[in-house]
Amino acid sequence: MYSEDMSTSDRLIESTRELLWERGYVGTSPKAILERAGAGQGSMYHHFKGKPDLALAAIRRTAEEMRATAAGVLDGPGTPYERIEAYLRRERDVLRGCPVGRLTMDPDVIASDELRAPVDETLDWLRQRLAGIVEEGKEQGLFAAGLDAESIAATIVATVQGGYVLARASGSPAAFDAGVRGLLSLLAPRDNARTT
Amino acid sequence: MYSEDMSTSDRLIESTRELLWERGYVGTSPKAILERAGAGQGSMYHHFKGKPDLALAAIRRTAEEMRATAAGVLDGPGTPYERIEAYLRRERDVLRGCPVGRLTMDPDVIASDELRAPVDETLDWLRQRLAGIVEEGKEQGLFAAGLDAESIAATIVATVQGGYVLARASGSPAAFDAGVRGLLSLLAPRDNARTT
DNA sequence: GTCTATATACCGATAGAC
DNA sequence: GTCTATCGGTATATAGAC
Repeated sequence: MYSEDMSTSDRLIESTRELLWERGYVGTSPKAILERAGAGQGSMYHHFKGKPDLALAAIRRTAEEMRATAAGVLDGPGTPYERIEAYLRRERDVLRGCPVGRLTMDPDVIASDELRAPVDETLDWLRQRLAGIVEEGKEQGLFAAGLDAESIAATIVATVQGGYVLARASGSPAAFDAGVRGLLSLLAPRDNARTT
Repeated sequence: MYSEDMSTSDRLIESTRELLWERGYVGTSPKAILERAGAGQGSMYHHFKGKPDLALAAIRRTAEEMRATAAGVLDGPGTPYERIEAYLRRERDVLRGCPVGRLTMDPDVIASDELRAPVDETLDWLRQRLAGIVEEGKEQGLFAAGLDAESIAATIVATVQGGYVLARASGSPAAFDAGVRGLLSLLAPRDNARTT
């Protein structure tokens, strides 16, 4: 199921990541994790203190991965608008939703400061990174000077997270794409943009 | 716990609605429902075929309520922009999230066409209603003629749904408010608006 | 490190008394 | 209509052999 050279601990973390994405924390049982990882009870409780501890390791790894993926696009070439567009339009498995954002709907995750922390930090980092890019765009005259960069950044991230909700509700990625299109049309650079 | 003149069936539905909002479908057990409703096992299985059947009744009622609430604001007075603003800024218990949207993160709800239907229909109705208002705004010259009403509507709903995600991640409504502010600043009527 | 066996509680549902 | 009793199965964790 996983590559041969993967440690039992890694296999446990990977199968937990998958299940957290598919079914959330509440919907994921140790038994299901063990079956997917091809491990026994003993292994899990040897490497981890219990379900919350293993989930924390899985969430941290997923958060780190999401950050790296987003950074890859946001740090890329192009104007601020183009980088935001690249982020919004990057290939996604829309119907699976966001592996980080979906955790906010999990009561046990929200109830635990430790489990919630990586989720919060990741989305917060993303907002700040986007705010910086919007700020750049304002300086270049691409975006109206009156816009508040942090608010726009929140709108961008919210549109993505909410787009997943709409897509999953309808069973089709179309609504996600529509939300992104709408946002991009609102963000489209002013005609008075300075040509950098 | 509930008003005296509420039938057992209604008490079951109401406690299920609360629990679905707080903990989702997967995280809600018949036992918890019965305790909150002050009823026994027998009552639940007398009035409903089982957990999915009771959940369906609860979801339908919640969806209907959400629709009525949204309609109350969207059908209100004011320009298209003002009605959209009223919808976005209406009082919400932000940290509780959307009782309809949160269900899209529930694997068992998404796996069941019957349970998903009310969720889909409600969010779809909301998008169409908002698209109509945006269209009105375009006709009045409030919004740029080049905007696609359906896309903008998707962006509006996504911003709200995603705003809940950001708020719950950070444990504060601030991010929700920021997302709404950002969207409203992008939607703000053009100067060339026809004064109706 | 990994396994199986075991433990206590809860899951979702059914049976049948009242 | 509502109750309690009971069911087979699972959730999460521990014990202890290997």
